[in-house]
Amino acid sequence: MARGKVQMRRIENPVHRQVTFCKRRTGLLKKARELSVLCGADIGIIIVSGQGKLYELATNGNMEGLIEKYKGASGEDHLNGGELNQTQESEEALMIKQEISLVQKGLRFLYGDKATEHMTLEEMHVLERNLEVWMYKFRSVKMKMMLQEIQSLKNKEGILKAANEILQEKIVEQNGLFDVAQFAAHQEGYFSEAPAAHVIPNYATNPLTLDDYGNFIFRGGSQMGFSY
Amino acid sequence: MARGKVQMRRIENPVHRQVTFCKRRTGLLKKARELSVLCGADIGIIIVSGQGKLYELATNGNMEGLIEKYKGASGEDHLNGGELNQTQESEEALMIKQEISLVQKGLRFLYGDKATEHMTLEEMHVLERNLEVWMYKFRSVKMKMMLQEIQSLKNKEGILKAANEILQEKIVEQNGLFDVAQFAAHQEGYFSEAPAAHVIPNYATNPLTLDDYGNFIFRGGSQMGFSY
DNA sequence: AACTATTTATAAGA
DNA sequence: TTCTTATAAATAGTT
Repeated sequence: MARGKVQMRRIENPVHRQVTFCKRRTGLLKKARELSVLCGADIGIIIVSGQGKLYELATNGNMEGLIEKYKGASGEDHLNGGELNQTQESEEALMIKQEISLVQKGLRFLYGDKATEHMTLEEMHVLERNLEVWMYKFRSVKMKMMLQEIQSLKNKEGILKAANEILQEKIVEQNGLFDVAQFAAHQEGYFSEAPAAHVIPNYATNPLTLDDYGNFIFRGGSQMGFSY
Repeated sequence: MARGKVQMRRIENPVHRQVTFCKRRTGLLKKARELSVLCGADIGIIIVSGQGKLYELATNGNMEGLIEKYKGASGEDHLNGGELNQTQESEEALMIKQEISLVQKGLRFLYGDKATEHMTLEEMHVLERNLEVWMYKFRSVKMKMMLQEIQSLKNKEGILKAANEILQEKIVEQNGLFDVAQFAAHQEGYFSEAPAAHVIPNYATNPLTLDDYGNFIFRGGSQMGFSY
């Protein structure tokens, strides 16, 4: 598309054809990546050159998944609207689960032992995108609403009563859940406004009573001043 | 590419995004057809829009054949089953992992089946703080550094050749982590771009299989344009 | 959907 | 392949 129009027919000169193939293949994949990023689409491309060489792109890093989705959608077509819907929903939940998994893997990789923890390049590509998406998600109105709902639910009578009953069952689990504070504390250097540190009590040895709930004092509630 | 450069990040305005999706999708498919004709290549494209709608192109009219060719060629090169050490994760990675677990539990509780999923009051308190910390964290320099480190590592030779088998071993541990999707689905009202309604499967009674992961599709990343 | 001002992609040449 | 550059195409913002 330059230095002259090109006729839309097979390029006879093999050298020209090869050069054009290389250039346009690059351009096509670039366009696909752009479309994916700009519009949040999943795109898979398979190119088989005239010589039988294979090139591919899967913007989500998973061509197999795309193919499965394609086959599922094209195979069932009009048979069952309801069930197809269910399948897609399941896939979306899976997708996000996978995002979380990859982020976790990334965390292990970055903050764990890089010598024994490995990530493929493609995983890093996907993780990179995931991190961006997550950053986005967690700045969003969604997150704010979630926070508000949690704060609201905390005050509901049923929750207060249920909490105590359930507490015992959760003790083991709870013991593994704590110390975001510690993390935050370690991050102070990066922040001008670090959240206050918290020490989560060990409820395995000191179960809460209902009265404890009444005495609970929430000490943070810092407003973060998000802009939407 | 006209009337102003476009930033390579997800288009926030849903109307703009939809219009761009339509235009660029058309353009992409045109480019693919041209490449195919000019250079005698076989090209298959699968596009899944953000709303889950499927678009496809198979220049030879036979997507199935192309997929078979792809699978035949790509299936050969992964036979390695490396033994990997159980990494002792750093405290920090563990903490973040725990945070994620609790947030996920919160999501299940808030947007899943409240009758079967329970949270103690204390868990809610912790979750509340976690959410705040997360919101804070994900806007932070820390996250930016993480992103930068990943971007940097991606380019290093050792990383380029890094192993990819760890994912499989991690899957079991990932089976308990899911359902941000559920949350997102229920938040539609807050967005101008409402995803379709979802029914989230119950993974407690229907645990995910390894194959499920193969169906994973990550939809769309975006540069968020953070300001610090 | 059209219309264009601009940005991109790229054909040809080196 | 890669670079350069003139030009064709694609397309973002607007109507």
